[in-house]
Amino acid sequence: MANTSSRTLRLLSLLQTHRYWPGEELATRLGVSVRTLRRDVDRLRELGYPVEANRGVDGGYQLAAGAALPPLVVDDDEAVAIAVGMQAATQGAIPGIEESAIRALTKVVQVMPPRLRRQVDALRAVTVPSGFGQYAGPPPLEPEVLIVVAQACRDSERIEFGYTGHGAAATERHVEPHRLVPLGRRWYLVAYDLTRHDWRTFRMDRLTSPRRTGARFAPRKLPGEDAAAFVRAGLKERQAGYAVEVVVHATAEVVRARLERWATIEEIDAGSCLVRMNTDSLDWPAMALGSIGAEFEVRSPPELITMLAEWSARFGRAV
Amino acid sequence: MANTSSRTLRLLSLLQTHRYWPGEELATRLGVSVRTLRRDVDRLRELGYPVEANRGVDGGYQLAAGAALPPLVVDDDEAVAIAVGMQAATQGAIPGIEESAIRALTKVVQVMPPRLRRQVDALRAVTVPSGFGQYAGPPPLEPEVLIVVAQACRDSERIEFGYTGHGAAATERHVEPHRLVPLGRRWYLVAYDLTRHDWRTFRMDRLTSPRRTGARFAPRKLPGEDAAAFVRAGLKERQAGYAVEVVVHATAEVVRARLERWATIEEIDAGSCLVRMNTDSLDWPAMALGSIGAEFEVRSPPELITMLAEWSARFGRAV
DNA sequence: GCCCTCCGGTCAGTTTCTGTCCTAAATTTG
DNA sequence: CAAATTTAGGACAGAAACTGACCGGAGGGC
Repeated sequence: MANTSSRTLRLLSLLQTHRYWPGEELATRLGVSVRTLRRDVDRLRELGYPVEANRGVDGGYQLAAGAALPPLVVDDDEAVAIAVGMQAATQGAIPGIEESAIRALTKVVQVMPPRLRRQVDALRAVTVPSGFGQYAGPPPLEPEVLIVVAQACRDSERIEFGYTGHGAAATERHVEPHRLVPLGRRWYLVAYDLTRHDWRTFRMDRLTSPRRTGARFAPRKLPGEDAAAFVRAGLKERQAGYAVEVVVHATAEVVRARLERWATIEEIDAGSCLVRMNTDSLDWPAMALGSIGAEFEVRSPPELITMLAEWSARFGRAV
Repeated sequence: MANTSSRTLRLLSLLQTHRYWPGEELATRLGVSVRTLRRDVDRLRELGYPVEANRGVDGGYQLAAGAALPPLVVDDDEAVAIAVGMQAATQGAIPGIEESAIRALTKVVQVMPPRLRRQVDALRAVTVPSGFGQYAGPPPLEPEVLIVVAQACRDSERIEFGYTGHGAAATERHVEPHRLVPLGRRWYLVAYDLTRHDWRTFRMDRLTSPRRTGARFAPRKLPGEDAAAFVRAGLKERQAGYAVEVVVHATAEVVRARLERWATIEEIDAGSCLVRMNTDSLDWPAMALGSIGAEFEVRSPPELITMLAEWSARFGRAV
């Protein structure tokens, strides 16, 4: 405990939790002389962490932004927040960061004491998943499943799991996991199937109770170039999804203010514009159209027309 | 660079990025003998980080979950993911973790190199905010504002900002920030106003361009017990919000499957149930009711009835 | 039973660390 | 402008540690 490296770590932690510290206080907290504290600060600086110092009255030390990221010293609550947030992110709440999020998530979860994992589980139960419309979109994925598989990928460890293929019966698989690929709003696992002796793509939401076997393997080379390309190539079933096209009788400006983030909007004339969006679920285009508060006509898909007619009738009966 | 503590940190980092390492490889990477590596591992264990070791063929070291959280060694992408995720979390995407999220966020942002901050900003632009219906709910809050104020709270640093009170003119404030309180779906700042010489509560979404003055202060004691209580007491304007109550003619089971997470469902009889939810925006109850696909009657609020009638008419004309 | 890997003791030489001086430099305050 | 405060950093000596080399042991997998 009286170690130098431990102290350096504690110093880093102090600098992260409270930005500004006078030298004397830091020295007292760490139980060393001020001179040694200065040396510790020097050490941190040599390691690339930019500790800034102010002289004079009310001087002190603070950690600035540097070229490299220092290790994050987080407390329990913060770790839970990160874990829960990263779980949400892997579910597509924030497009584009799914992969980084799953890596961060495995790191946090790996070192998390059990009591914190329980907190995370408890919080997950009350969490609003990603966007709305999610529940009608892809089936929600157990974060637990994702984490186990991600860890196995990272550590080159064989896993077994149950898999229910497209309309097929449930089978038991034994594979060497290679990469996890987020595509569209789904996760896919690229793995070498040890029973079929070939590379396969598995949809993560069809995969149940993965178990780590503890057996490690030397990673094979994937035949294609890229795991993502491999998944795309193997995707026979096209993304279902709907391409929605609607003419809204309102100025493009008004429509943009509401839908800019979720749809592309083209102005037709001063009083109307064309709204396009791609979506798995028709529920939220309906909601979007309702909430704009303007007249509109649906160009496609026909399913949306049917659905709106049905909603209209039902809403009419309800009020 | 050849330091012991630096090496210990690097070892910790290695153990976090790739779970399983043979001792020899670790030793080579760290540039020390195997014996010294073993001593380093011992050091980590003494610091409370449980490094497990496997003997025999294919043996190696791995980091397990322990009692304490080790410093998280994250790479650039992961840091960006954490920052973006925590920003979303502070906006109420995941109820209950706002405060921890803002603390984690300030920690990450504080040490983040500028190039990564730019990435975070770029990602924020394309981010779908928290839940849908958000855009009709509370005005979105600039994460930048939240971060600046949170840092100032943490570091006991005076700030200045513009504030547009409830129906009042814009004023310039100079305060000693005390605490940030998430309440409902909004953030409030409890601070000592240096012009008015009294404690005040500020709604964060009405606060513009906060500037850190660099002047630190000795924290005063808040008169009441709790910052959260102080905010609640000062809240004259009640949360607008709607309490939605709807009878749905479907089995409770079916409705639960769809709405369990966002609403409370009470069974009335075998064929109908009562759905309650609280929301700022009526759009998404409408969408939820539409997507269930069952008949229903609205009990309250009257605004929902009006809105549904209007939607019904408009949908009818559209198809 | 054999091989591979981690485990930990001992020892000597070297390095580093620490506290106590000291002076210098920067910055705020009066 | 001077005083006070606070970081910066050199010198030094003693204590503490770290390191590599060597060793026999122990546990796991084939």
